[in-house]
Amino acid sequence: MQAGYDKHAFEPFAVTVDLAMFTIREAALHVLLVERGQEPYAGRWALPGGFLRPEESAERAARRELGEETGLTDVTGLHLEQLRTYSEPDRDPRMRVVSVAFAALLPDAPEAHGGGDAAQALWTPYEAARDLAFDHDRILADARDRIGAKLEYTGLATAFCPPEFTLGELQQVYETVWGTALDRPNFRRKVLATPGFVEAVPGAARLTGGRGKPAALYRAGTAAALHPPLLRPTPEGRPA
Amino acid sequence: MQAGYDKHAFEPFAVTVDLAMFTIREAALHVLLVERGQEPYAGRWALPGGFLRPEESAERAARRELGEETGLTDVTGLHLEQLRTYSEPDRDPRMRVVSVAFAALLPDAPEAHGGGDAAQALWTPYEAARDLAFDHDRILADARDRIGAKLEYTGLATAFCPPEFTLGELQQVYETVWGTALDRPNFRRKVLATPGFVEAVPGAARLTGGRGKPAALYRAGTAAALHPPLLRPTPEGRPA
DNA sequence: CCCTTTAATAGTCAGTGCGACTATTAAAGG
DNA sequence: CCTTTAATAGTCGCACTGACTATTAAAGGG
Repeated sequence: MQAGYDKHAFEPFAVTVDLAMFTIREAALHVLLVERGQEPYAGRWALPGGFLRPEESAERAARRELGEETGLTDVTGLHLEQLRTYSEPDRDPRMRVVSVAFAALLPDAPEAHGGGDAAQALWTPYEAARDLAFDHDRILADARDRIGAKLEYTGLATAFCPPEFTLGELQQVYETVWGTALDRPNFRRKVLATPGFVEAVPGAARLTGGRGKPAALYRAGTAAALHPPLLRPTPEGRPA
Repeated sequence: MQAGYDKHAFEPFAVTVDLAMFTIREAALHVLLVERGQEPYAGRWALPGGFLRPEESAERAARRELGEETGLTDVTGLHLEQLRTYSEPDRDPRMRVVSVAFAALLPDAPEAHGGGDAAQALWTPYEAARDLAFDHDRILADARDRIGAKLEYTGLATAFCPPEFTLGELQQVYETVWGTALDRPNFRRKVLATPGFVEAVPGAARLTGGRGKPAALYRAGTAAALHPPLLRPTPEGRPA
């Protein structure tokens, strides 16, 4: 609370933001990692992030970092959400650092570049992102869990897609994040029956990527929440 | 990130925790508020909270505050979850304060007392908790939204109930938080059909609170998530 | 050009979860 | 003993979903 801090001494803390930036490449979930140049954890990979500046909120700092690390000039449309805050006293060996973690979703993966102060930045398959610096393994796992869960009851999956996309691409997002195959006709029926999830691009625009029948294009809808939700198939052993 | 803070200057921040503590009293959702004694916002009501101490995490600080404000000697079993972090630069007129907000759920409401440094603490009906100090209106609204949403897909409702409870009491929790009436037989069918939500107390124990047929007692189950979820009736205009 | 391959789209069918009800049981209270 | 109150049991039909099969529209190779 604020009530009472007139009476107590309080410790100053360093406050940072850490970003788990996801994209889908070649049907695999990728995360942007940076290689640390200094101790501690020099040479280890870590999530990108940085200090909060005196006059910016954590959200603003996160979006600033998002632009710096991806090299994109316009990051206003990208999905960015606060995850939670990590404040264990020993999470940084040198000093007391409280970190506000964010998850960001990118449609396509602009090739990484060592923007900012990182030695290098690299899009890494999620499975290969292990043994990160600090508590970033934990943050990354939490971020992935959150994204996977939000696919069920929000239209978040469209944040992985370009402005216009096919239902096959959207399904690919679900299959990649959840790690399960989905029945195509059923997925299509469900998505189209959920109001506000996607809207058809009126011009009979079609995308030609490969061989088969060209697919219709859709845009992200306006609904924030999906009703009914698109539940993933039996997350546990039960028949559900 | 941590990568790079060797290169940049960084500002120290004050870090606090704020708690939205909920309980259900007389079929109404109540929040614990404290009255501020000092400026700013002297005399205004606020969420309880306090500064992070040098060697504690936000979670530990929140649980400590939970005990101090409620006066309970044992708060280990209570549901406490991190909500999100509020870091707008102007949220405190005097200095830069970053606050990690938590939501806590209590079974019954032990009468409030002015524990700690607050002038007084009072269980207040949610609807009457308006015009709070700082950005606490926003934090409180966010907390309520989160709790309402989590009732759908987790067994969180049992955190409002005593160790043994009737299905009527559990239904009361849903009806109070969601503000909608539920069909009793259907609620019963749904709860009992959801594995791990509740388990019957083996002894044919029955609770007699009033007139009608005595109700069987249940305990909270072990399942973290409900499959399938217990969706609230048409949160929007659609027939769902 | 035709025929195969590939992928999108359309349609079918049965099981089930759920909303809306009605009926029964077991207590309290006059 | 009869009424009231609340828990519990059971019924019915619709809507949603999983598992399939069928059709359409392109690319590519012979």
